[in-house]
Amino acid sequence: MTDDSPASGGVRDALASLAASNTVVVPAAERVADRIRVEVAEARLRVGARLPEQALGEALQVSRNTVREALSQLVAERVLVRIPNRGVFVARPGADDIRDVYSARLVIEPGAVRHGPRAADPVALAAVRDAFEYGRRAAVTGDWTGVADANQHFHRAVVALAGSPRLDREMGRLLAEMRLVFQRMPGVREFHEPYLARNGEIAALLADGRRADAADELAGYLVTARDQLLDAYARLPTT
Amino acid sequence: MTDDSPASGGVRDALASLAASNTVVVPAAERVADRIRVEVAEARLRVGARLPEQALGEALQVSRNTVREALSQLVAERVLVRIPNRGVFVARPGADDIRDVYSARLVIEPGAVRHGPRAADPVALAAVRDAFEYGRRAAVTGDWTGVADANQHFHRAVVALAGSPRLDREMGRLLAEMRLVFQRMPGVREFHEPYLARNGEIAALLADGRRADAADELAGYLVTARDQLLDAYARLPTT
DNA sequence: GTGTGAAGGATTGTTCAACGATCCGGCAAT
DNA sequence: ATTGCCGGATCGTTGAACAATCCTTCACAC
Repeated sequence: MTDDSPASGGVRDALASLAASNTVVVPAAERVADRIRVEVAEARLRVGARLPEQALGEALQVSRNTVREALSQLVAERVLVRIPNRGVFVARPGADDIRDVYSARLVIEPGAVRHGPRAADPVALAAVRDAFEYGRRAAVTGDWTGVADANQHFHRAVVALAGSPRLDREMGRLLAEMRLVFQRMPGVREFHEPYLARNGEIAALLADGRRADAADELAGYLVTARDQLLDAYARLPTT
Repeated sequence: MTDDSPASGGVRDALASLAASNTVVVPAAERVADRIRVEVAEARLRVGARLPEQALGEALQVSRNTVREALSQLVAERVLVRIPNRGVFVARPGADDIRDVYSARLVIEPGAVRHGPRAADPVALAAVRDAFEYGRRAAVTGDWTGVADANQHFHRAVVALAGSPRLDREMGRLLAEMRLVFQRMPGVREFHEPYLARNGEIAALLADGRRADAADELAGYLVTARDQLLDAYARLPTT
């Protein structure tokens, strides 16, 4: 410590704050990736759509190399799929992908409930309950998009009980794939509706501290949803 | 179906096989990424080392753009860290990273044991036991690098009980970070040795079908290892 | 009519060269 | 010892170029 002025603590805090906020400029490739991610999430880029590099570069006023970097990143996130010498497309998850995603969720979500250090943290539990309440309100107003969003928030909040940013990111990737699955599904409305009650029950069990019961209920929930999705997928036009 | 020949099944299989094997050429960027990944894993590229784009391009006979794409991918995998306008470096995990990685492992590994559909699959269980046995044999010959490798295989095999390639990949990323942590740790030998016995106990519990007990043992194992690592990290030179 | 095969065009994979922006190190001046 | 300035190196990004590959179209033969 070479600092001995009376206000040294304040100075150090100010310096730390500046050091943390010096990432003012966002790289171009990342901006492009974020933009495409949103377009896919909001279903403006439909499943299976092709993304030509040159057209994207002109549309976003950015070089083809930069576009390429952004696309590679999204391919790594499984949002897009690259077919060599053919281009990149919005991923089209198949039955195998659904099985895999739910296998992962069956490990992560009940695991977060059971072993999460924040599973007793009031603010983390409040986030779970809030997501459920938001979905309930959206349901009564017939806002089925809102119900779907709330459901994603619910599961995100459940994983947040683990208190691990890395796990949060992975869950975000899995939920992004789920959005692609739902794009191909007819009748998202009646799909999400019956799960609202179970979300509420899980939130209640968590509030009561009955973590093992909540984990079991969550696991059963996921198995049911997976099987229903696979069933609906099987009777989809085979394109 | 426009195919009605008697041997249509065989033809379809042959076509599927060909379609699966038509990825003969590996993109240059991916090859570079694989190469760097190995160099880091084998500690030829030490923690904190810098990777200049131009030098890498010349060394690997590849363009700087290609190098850049590979580096971006490795940054996304948290093997490398990019500091804007300064370059990319081999990641230097801190105490926060250790806590986060273990939070994620505490969810994934016991979760895979508890909810994994392959936790009763003989070949998956054999893989767990084999990893333990391999480590035991390495220990008696004093091959501590082999012990460390076997330990990674053990935990990888545990996660494989979930039967999810996506989860396997994520576990691979977490274990890659663990290798970086161990690079900075003195005395990896005596670190891994006491955990061999617990690996054996977990394998035995799994073989007996006592999955809940195995999960609990595994969770305790991870908490102990994490605390020991954090303790050792705290008394490390603060560079 | 169906299948074969040969141009033609479009897109990707990869490279190269260039320029401004930014950061680091050293050196002089205060 | 601190400040200010300069040069060198590297990064971020662009633009253009070329071969390789794929799709489409079309003509042609059976």
